[in-house]
Amino acid sequence: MAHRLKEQYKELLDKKGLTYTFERKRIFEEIQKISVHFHVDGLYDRFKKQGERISRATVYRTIPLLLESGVIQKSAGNGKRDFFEKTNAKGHHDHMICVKCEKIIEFHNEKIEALQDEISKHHKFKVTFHDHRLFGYCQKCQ
Amino acid sequence: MAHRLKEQYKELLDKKGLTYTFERKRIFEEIQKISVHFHVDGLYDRFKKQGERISRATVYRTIPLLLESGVIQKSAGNGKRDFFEKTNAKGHHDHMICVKCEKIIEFHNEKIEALQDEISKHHKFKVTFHDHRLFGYCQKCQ
DNA sequence: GGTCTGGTTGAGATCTTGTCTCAAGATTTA
DNA sequence: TAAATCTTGAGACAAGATCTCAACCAGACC
Repeated sequence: MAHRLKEQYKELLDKKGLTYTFERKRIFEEIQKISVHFHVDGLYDRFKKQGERISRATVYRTIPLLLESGVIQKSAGNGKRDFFEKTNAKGHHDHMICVKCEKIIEFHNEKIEALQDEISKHHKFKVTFHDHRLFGYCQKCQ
Repeated sequence: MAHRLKEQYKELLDKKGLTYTFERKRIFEEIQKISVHFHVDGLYDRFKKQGERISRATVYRTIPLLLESGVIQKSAGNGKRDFFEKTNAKGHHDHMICVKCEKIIEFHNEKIEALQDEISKHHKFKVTFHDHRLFGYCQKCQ
């Protein structure tokens, strides 16, 4: 699975005339180790903690490539920061975000997805991705 | 309608031991004049253009109060900036956003809202607001 | 009225997130 | 090997939003 994604990633680089450099390889690998969503500076921090000096700029620069090749996808944001996750993580899902403790609960509902399709079709709108977040209070924080 | 909202707003201020000051009044009023969604600096600019000197900080500071009292609600963001709109504008609705021309199409679907309620109830999550955006290409830009 | 207490404001500093610049190093091509 | 092109790191920069702090104002109390 991760292997197929790596191929897609390499292909995209190739198509764009870019090299599969050490840094681009390390960033791909490190993301495979993350099981939940992450933000770019968090990813950068992982390298820093391990004593690897891959610059913040490089990490930021690599994200669009990973997105475009389908290795990662946008995930729940907290409103400020962009979050990402591996596409092979667990399929598409949406999020409930506790505004107090910042806990994130994932959900997925086929009926909603189907209704979205219906609506967009009706407006002749071609959806490429969507963002569906419910903000509020989790059970503990109410 | 706007009147009831003003009462809610005043009540919240009161409950928090805050004063219904000139600035907080003006910000409320100015928002009533805006028929579409807006962002905070845009609101601030309206005052500046009219020669009223209400500071940016005050406008930013007032937004959470308006949100909490239900006078405004979050609206479609473009990813960076937060957008807001009056709650009495035209009822709740969600957005399809064209990533090319930035056109925004509003939609509303009771079934989706109902499913959301069902899901959040199931997770014992208390939703205060939600953000549902479909990104893609509008008819013209496909 | 005068004073005290504490909320409010404006201006600008600061923080955060993300992007850009540019010089230096690496790689590919001729 | 030289020229051209990529890539990187470090830090500058930009945009959006928040925070600080001195000055101001309003109500409570004497």
